Amino acid sequence: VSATRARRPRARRGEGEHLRDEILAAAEALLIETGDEEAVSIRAIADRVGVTPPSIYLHFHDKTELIFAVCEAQFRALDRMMERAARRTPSPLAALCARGRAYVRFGLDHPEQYRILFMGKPAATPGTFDVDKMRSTAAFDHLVDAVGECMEAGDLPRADPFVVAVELWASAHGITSLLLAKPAFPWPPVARLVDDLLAVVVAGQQARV
Amino acid sequence: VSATRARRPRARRGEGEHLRDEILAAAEALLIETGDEEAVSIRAIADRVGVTPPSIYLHFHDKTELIFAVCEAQFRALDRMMERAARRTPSPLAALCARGRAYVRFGLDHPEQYRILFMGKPAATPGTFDVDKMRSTAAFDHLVDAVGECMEAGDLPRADPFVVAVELWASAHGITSLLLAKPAFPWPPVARLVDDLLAVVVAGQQARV
DNA sequence: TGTACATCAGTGAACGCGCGTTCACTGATGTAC
DNA sequence: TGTACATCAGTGAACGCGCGTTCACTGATGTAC
Repeated sequence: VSATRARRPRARRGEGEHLRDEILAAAEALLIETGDEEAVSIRAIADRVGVTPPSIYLHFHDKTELIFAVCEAQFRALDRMMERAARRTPSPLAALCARGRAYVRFGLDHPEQYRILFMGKPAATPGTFDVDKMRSTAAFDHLVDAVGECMEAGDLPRADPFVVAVELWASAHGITSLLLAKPAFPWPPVARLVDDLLAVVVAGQQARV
Repeated sequence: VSATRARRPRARRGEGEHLRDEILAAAEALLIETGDEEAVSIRAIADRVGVTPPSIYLHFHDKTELIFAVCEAQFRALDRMMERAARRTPSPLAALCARGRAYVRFGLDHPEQYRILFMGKPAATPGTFDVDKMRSTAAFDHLVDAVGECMEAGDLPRADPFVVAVELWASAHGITSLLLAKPAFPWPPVARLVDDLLAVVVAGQQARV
């Protein structure tokens, strides 16, 4: 895969933190280009940056911490895409569907990032990262809020917005992750399928009480 | 993990094929006990069986082929569980829901098996295994049939059963795989959640035309 | 203005590990004569 | 009934690989005096 990269010039005094960002960028680039989480090794990242492996440890305690930093960035990217999609929609319900489509699109456009965010092992997380960060990086909380707005606007029947949000998430995640996991399956046309599934779930919620 | 196992006595002449089954059983046992696909290595399997690593290659061309054999067995197990659940149900619609619940239960009861079947990488498959075997091992085809029966019984509006089956699969897979991938998330009570989601999707389908 | 020195941003070499796989082999076992 | 022999079911040792991580170090750079 990798011929050794050009040696990176040493940072000036006080600018050591620059390397941290370069490491994160290299890790993400490797993930995207190789499409393979396994290819993102300490050595490959270091080589990509133009630096030796031990220098990674000047900025990250171990590999887990590094990968988590990458995930954080991806969670933020996902949230941004969903929020952007939700803007300039005519109604709360339209915003909700726009979020759902944006979520699926994020997964299909960034398959490896999606895999590490949502399809990997529970992850030997540093501390209680998982819940806290995932909720506080907000994509899910924004979804809960969006569901709540639909209920207030009368677009959805009143219920626990948290539970409804989980069900929407499960549906969007289900179709996204199956498409990624089984690309050889004879899927019906994807765009139609996704819209249809989201519509079905929304209709099912509306039919509820 | 593993202290070396007792040496397995050599099979009698003509009974060499016995080892093949023992290898598959050991691989599955390792998967279940360790709960970690990575722990299922050629060496670990051989040790478990009580045999040296090269003897694996008397029965499998390479590791991929072995893992696929394990997957096949799991697909059959999943199909069996769903079909059993579908029997003795009062209506086609009840059978459909029973299948859905059985699917989710299979995933939650056999997390590592579920992971290798539905959450892994598309897999460097030997040949076109993926589509052919997955469909022919029948779990999905049975689902399509079940959807068709619901339509004929008038429990679901007429539509393309294949597409509806895909949507049901996506929903069931969505909740199953999220539960496995994010065990630390503050899920609402699982049994209720699953039933509710399946009911929502069915209601959404019924609300369709 | 010049120089000793602490600090910062890394390097080079090595550690031990487990992995999939190959190769030449061995020794028990059933069969043919 | 006895024995040579082919075959079958494995073994033992090694291959090369890439991995995360540690350790003692170096050399440029800014600062204090």
